[in-house]
Amino acid sequence: MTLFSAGPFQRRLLRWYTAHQRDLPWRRSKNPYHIWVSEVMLQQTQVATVVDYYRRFLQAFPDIGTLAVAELQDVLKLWEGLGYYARAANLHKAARQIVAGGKKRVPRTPETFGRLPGVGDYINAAVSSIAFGHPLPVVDGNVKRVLARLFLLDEPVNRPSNHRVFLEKARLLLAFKDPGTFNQAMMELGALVCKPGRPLCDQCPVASFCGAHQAGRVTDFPRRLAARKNPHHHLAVGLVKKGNRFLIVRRPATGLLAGLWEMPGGRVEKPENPADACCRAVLESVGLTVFPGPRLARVAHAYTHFKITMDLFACDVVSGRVKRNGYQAHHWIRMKDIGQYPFHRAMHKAFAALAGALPP
DNA sequence: AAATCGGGGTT
DNA sequence: AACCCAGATTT
Repeated sequence: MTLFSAGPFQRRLLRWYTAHQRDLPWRRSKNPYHIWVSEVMLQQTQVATVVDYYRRFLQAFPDIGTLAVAELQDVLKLWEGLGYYARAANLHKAARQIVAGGKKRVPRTPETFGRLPGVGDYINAAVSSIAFGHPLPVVDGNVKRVLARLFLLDEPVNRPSNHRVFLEKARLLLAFKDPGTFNQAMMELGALVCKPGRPLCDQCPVASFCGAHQAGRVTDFPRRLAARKNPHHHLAVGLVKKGNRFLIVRRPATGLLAGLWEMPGGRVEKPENPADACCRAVLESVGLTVFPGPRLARVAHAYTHFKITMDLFACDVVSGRVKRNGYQAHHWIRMKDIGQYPFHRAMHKAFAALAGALPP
């Protein structure tokens, strides 16, 4: 391939970015903490999804000190529905580490910032370049796609060992004068023009530099390894009532949906019927012997690596008192209290089904 | 190096 | 349905 000239590429890209960039709330701020929060929320999450969460989060936690003294429950409540809840826990933990070290601001050097929980190579490069001007290239999903097309890179983008290939190309292109703006321009190009399905090459400011475009092979890139099929799981959970209250439990601090609340339950094992599975799972997880009532709801939900069907059964307590196994906490609450707790999406679907089945 | 970790939008 | 998204951490 001919020698790639970074200067003209950068000028074309940056001129396009100046004219076409979206007006996003975090681009109106120079506060490093704001930039940081936005980058964490934007991890594997589209811009349109993040905007409202970003505003609400910064209204509640306007600075690192405020976040550090907050309860994790309250941080998770503001993260509710956004997914990848370890991001919230790590951000919260990082804020506490900064305050515990006698500071109240984002570390200005990549070496220090990069040691905080939840700060990997991408977020370190993004915050360090955008907020502090450090010349570190960012490589996210958008940038990988742009680079694969620009340089006809055959390496599958979803193979971890190929990451360094993309990082080296990004480093070659990086504009040292204003690396933060350049990095954002590369990502914006991927999001608005160099899109996965139908790239808008006729609107692309750097099409004349693009190997895939010149070769008429834009849709051949990026290459990717085939994903394997997702398994399906059947879950059964109980609406366990005591008077006018029902039981909710808080999931463990690590793993799937860490720290979120739900109704107790578990997997439906092979020969089992869902109602029996519900009773068994309630007994195993909270120590209550319950008798199954009617099925109140059936919810379908998809996670990244599996799908679930979740059945919700009314349950009457026969005997026992709560003895938790695995869960962090339990509360007996009324339906009007559910807004006080962070629940995962499948649980919200169940609540919605209940509201529809039992109109007021 | 692969698996895990959400949820929603797009095609 | 499969793919994709301003990835990080654990195994």
